[in-house]
This record gives sequence, C-alpha cells and structure tokens, in this order.
Amino acid sequence: MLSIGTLAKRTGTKVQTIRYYEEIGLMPEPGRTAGGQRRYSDAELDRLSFIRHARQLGFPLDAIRELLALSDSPTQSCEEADTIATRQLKLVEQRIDRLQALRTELKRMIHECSGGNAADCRILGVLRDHSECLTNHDEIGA
Amino acid sequence: MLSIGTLAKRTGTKVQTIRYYEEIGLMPEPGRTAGGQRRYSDAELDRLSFIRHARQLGFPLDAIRELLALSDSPTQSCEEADTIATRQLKLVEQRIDRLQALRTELKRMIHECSGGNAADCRILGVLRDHSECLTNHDEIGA
DNA sequence: GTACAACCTCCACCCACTGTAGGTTCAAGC
DNA sequence: GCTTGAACCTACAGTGGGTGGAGGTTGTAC
Repeated sequence: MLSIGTLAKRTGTKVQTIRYYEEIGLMPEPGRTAGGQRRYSDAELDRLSFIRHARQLGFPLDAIRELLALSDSPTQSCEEADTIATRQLKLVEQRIDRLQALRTELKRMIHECSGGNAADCRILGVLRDHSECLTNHDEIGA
Repeated sequence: MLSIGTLAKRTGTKVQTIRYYEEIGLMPEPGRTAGGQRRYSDAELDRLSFIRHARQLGFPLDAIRELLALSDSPTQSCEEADTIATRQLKLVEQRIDRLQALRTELKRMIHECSGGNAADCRILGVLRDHSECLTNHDEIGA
C-alpha cells in the first residue's frame, strides 16, 4: 500500500492534485490508516497513471472521465474512445493552426521594428491599428 | 461619448469584460452620467482596441499592461516592447512544438485502433501504458 | 520516547473572463 | 409628459485545472 506522497512521486503528480482528483470524483476514495491517512493500491496507481497520461495528451478531465469508464467496461465497443480521441485531435489541430498564424504575425511585427523610440515602434503601431495586420485573428487567446 | 454597450460592439468585447478590465486597472475609470452609467471617449476606444488586439495575439494581461505603459510614453526606447514581443513569440513557438508532438501521438493512437471492443482498444491501451508512447510528453496540457 | 517529515482539512488564489439575480436609468415613441 | 423596455448598474458565483498556505495531527526512524 502506498502513501499519497509515494503515489505522487511514482506518477509525477502533486499531492494536492491527487486530493483534488478525489474531490471531483476522478479518483476513488482510498482506504485509510487508523490515523486517517490515505493508502493506495496498485489499481489506484494504474488509474492515476492513466489520468496523468491522458492529461499529458491534452484531454480535458471530462473526456478522461469517459475514457476511464470505457476502460472499466472492456466488453463495450471502443467506438466512443475513437470519437473522443478524434475530437481531441481536431482540437489540437485547430490550436496549431491558430498558433501558427499568431507566430507569423508576431515575427513580422518584431522584424519590422527597427528599434527607435516607442512613438515609431512597429510593435506598438500594429497593436494600435488592427488594419496593419495581414491575418485575421478574431478569436482570443493562445 | 459612447455607452459601454456601444464600446463593446465597436471593439468586439463583452460588456462584462470591459468592466472587468476597469476593475483590474487595465482600463481607466470612465466618466459617468448623472444616473451613474459609464461614458467613454475615443481615447478609451483606442485603448480598448489596443488591449483586444494584443489579447488576440495571445499576450497575457500583464504584458499588455507593460505595452500600454510604453505606448503612453512615446519617447521611451522600444527595446522593451521588442523584449515582450519576442518572449511571446518564444512562448507561441514552444506551444506549437508541444502541440505538434501531441498531434503525432494522437494520430498514431487513432490509426492503430481497429475498432474492436474496449479491452483491445489501442487508444485505451496507450493511455494505460505510457511505455507504448513514442514521444516523451512530460509537460501537462495543451 | 522524541524528533520531524509527511500527512490531514479547509480555504483562498491563479488567469481571463462569463453568467446571473435583482434593481435602476436612458431614450424612443406616443 | 408618460410609458415601455432595452440597456445599464452592482455584487457575487462559477469556469478549468489545479496550486499554495495555515494550523494542526500522524507515522516512522532512531
């Protein structure tokens, strides 16, 4: 049986994060010692590894919840897993496209700025006047 | 003078977002009507446009705060603007690299899954066992 | 038996907003 | 001048995915 700290080290997770996963029902409530400390079995280690791995691949926790449910019922068709993964792939591809457009625009801004004072700065100029942009970048964020 | 709703429409910002920017000191406190409603001048329209444009390019609000300060003192060197933009470019490039690695891994998972039941699903299999991954993807998230 | 690292709960905070409830003001039409 | 109703106001809760800290308790090695 593993303490929460050992489980954390083995999975590369912070202790608080494990407790957070328990709180939101992603991890089961583990057994406790007489004194109230959590003790984990290998099944829980596997489950947390699964969660962490899916997180590394960018799956949101809700999707992970579904994937865990599928993984727990091995006779079910894996069609749904495919759907979830494909959805995630599309999301990742959208983000890449968007970030590549941002990269182009940022590079251009930086390249055009010859380094005088702020009044003539192309970086600030482009920010002031959207019409100086070559690309449309309507959506917010990265 | 513009109402907050008109300013919102003109800049493609939500009304709540404008009030939020005021709350965190990114937008100045505007004038008010006798009844207490906000009224904005063109200077404030320009400032909000600048903020929104920088957000579209993915700059975090703290960076935007610095960029606004630079834009307000036109005699200052624009070196700092260059530093901020370059930092942002590097961040964007890092994210692109990371997302491209995720894309590769997701594609492989989906491709390998031939669609049986969940027990044999390659998608769930890869998630269960990190050693089946070709790439290292230590960091979390997208 | 003691020291102290690791654990416990509870709560606040991060970013950048978004949404809602419950009440007030402005402007257009009559 | 009066009514209507859209737009405004404040205040607060919630989003995702955690992170950090205070203040107190337990487990374990010596």
